[in-house]
Amino acid sequence: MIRVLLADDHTILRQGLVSILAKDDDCVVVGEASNGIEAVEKAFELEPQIAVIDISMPELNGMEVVKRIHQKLPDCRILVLTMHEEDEYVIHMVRAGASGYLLKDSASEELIQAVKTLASGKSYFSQYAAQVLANQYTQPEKWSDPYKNLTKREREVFHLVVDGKTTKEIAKILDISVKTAENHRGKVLDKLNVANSAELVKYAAQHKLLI
Amino acid sequence: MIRVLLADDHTILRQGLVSILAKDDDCVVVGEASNGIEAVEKAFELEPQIAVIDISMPELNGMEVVKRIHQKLPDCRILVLTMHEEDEYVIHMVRAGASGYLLKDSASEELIQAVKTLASGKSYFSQYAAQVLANQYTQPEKWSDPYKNLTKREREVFHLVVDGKTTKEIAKILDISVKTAENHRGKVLDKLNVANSAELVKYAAQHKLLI
DNA sequence: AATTTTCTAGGGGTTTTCCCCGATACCCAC
DNA sequence: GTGGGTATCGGGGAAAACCCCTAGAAAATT
Repeated sequence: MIRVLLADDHTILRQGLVSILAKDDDCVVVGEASNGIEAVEKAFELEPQIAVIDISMPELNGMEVVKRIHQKLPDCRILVLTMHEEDEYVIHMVRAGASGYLLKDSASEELIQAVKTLASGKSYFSQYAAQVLANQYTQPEKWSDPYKNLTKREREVFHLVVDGKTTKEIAKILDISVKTAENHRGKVLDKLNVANSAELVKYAAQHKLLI
Repeated sequence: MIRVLLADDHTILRQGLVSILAKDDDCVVVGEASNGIEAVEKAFELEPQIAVIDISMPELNGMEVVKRIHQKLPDCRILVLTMHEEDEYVIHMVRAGASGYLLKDSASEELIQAVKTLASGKSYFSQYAAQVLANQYTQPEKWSDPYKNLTKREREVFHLVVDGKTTKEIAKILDISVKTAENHRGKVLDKLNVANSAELVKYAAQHKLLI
């Protein structure tokens, strides 16, 4: 049985979802939530396999909900339900940790299929969302603005840090003092507006600057 | 005018493609190739904006062709044409440098649309290919070996570290002591066989555990 | 019920990171 | 030339990360 949590502030729609999932023998709705905070709390409490999250909810918006659930329950697969067909939403939701993206005007069979697909470990995206993500895949912002502002030396250091090198190693490779390498990295962190090396690597990955 | 190079070993199909593109006022087929090597050579010689490459060609297979063209002519956008609906192909082709993926049974309008979309700087994927890539985007090899060996708590810490959080922040979020958080992170580094947090993030990115 | 694993937390150390500071060198405009 | 901006190079010092260890409580397995 697939344990599902439903979060949507529109009671009627939520009840509709419940009845759709209830008809399926493999799914069971273990909880419902009518706002963002409730969604997060119920998720932590019930630890469902699948969380169906509406994108626009009072108290805490969908993205925050997805982020928090994904962070604390990485094994809980999140299906985003939305009315919006906007590029930004899809990407941000996926970044936040969603594994599926479904439009509210989808057929009820599609919801069940999406839930089952997610439960099986795969992802499920509406046609439109899939298109957006596929584009994203090949359309790297390879020359992100802040990266452009790095000096030549700073870029060298940047790539070495991203490659997992320690300052000592970087200093050796570039034949400069450890202190200087440290300093360069510091400037890179500053220019890219990240707090530490880990975030720097994350930045690189998100901008496809990772080697 | 969009300058297009066509590469396909099936002469009839290739000629069909030529006539389809010829009907469009914005496109012009500047060259044709009937095998992989010829495709690469003509590409280097003609420097087309768009290269339409069949996946299975004699002499040099499609992926090699895509790789070589993309490496030497990064501005040339490559549209892969194929009969295969296989996951592996899509991903590998995109990795090799393709910006579009179209099935041979597509309508002729779709070919023209794909060519124009690529020429405009965007990507174009058939419905199926888009789905595969979208999955790839989130599809966690979450079940990658070393990651699997992490305990629940360690996974939480893992994701927080990957998100750029410091130990102090992690301790606060999980409501545990800094020492405990440190210990967890240490174990994670050890289990995933990386030396520091930066490498951990890199690991996450490479295993698609980071979005 | 017994055993193993996980989660918790601390001691005490070294190394690295990170943020402040100054010095030199270079280029470019005035 | 002379001053201003910037890139590169360093140092000092506090904070954090990292590594070695012990050890009890809770949870999961057997």
